[in-house]
Amino acid sequence: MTKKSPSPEAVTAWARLMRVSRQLVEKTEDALKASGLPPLGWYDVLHELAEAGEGGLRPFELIDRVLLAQYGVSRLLARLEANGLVEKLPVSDDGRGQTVRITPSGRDMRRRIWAVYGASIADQMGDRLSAQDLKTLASLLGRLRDPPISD
Amino acid sequence: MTKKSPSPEAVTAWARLMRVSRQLVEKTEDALKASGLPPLGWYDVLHELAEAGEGGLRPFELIDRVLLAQYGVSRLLARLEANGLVEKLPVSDDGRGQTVRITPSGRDMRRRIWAVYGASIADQMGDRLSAQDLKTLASLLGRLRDPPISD
DNA sequence: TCAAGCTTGATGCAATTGCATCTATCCGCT
DNA sequence: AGCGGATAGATGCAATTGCATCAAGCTTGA
Repeated sequence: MTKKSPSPEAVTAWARLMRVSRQLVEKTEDALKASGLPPLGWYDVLHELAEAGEGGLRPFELIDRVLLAQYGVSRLLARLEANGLVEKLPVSDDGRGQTVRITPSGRDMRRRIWAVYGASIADQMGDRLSAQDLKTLASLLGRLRDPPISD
Repeated sequence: MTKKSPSPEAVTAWARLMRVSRQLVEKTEDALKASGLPPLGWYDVLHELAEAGEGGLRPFELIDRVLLAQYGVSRLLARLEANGLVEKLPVSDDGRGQTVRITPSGRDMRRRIWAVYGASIADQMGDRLSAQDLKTLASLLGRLRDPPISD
């Protein structure tokens, strides 16, 4: 069983992807810290819960959406709850489960994070690539996703 | 002072970039773990040191190359040294510093990691995009880098 | 019905990361 | 020479993450 070797083009693209994504995240996290706001992971969850509306979400539904391990979700939700940003409700038809819902304070926090996060995205992506290039980039990345997105 | 808002195209591209990069890393880390190999970060350092040759590198030179904080480099090098993959040499003209050099065992480990890492890159990038698309992707990502790379 | 196995979510413990600070050395200046 | 500040690297402590496992509730099939 012989191992595959990547093409030089694949290696270059990979290296850039790794470096760029880490740089973008780091700058954004720095901006959040500088504003006294919580890390990006909090935003992801608050965003999903805000989109989900009053019905909320089950923790296991968050696992794939925010790409965290089960214990990661469990602990992140505990932190959010401790900060009053989400609330956990028992769910009637499954005694094991719970439904997690964003609170008004959580919505507010989401907005405040977005003010910084959105600006960071604009700075780091919007200002550097044209709308057309951004679409091309998104499309190429979509084909790397699992499952791939063709647009 | 009004905060900038990102364009929808920028947000989509950002979201894809975040998700894809995390997915790719996670799959690769899983593959390494499955082979009983150390994490990606070890490869990065071993790779830089291998490229640097016999002269080795100073720890502070690794900071920018592998995008780790100073204490991150310090501790990662300690782990690598504890595993006999690198060696630290005092440097003559600066009593504070040290030179870090990869050992034969380190080179070997690098090769073994690459067997898995390279296959993962081939699987996840090479097999999904054409050489032309990979070049386009690398070029677009290069413009997001700091400092940007125009090719 | 009820045991075996699966799913949901939490948690003890170890490893890693982040932050702040420390030590040691070096450099520039007076 | 010697003081003040900068630089190289390490480290104590707290927070986070990863791994393994647990408890509780559900579901299936004999």
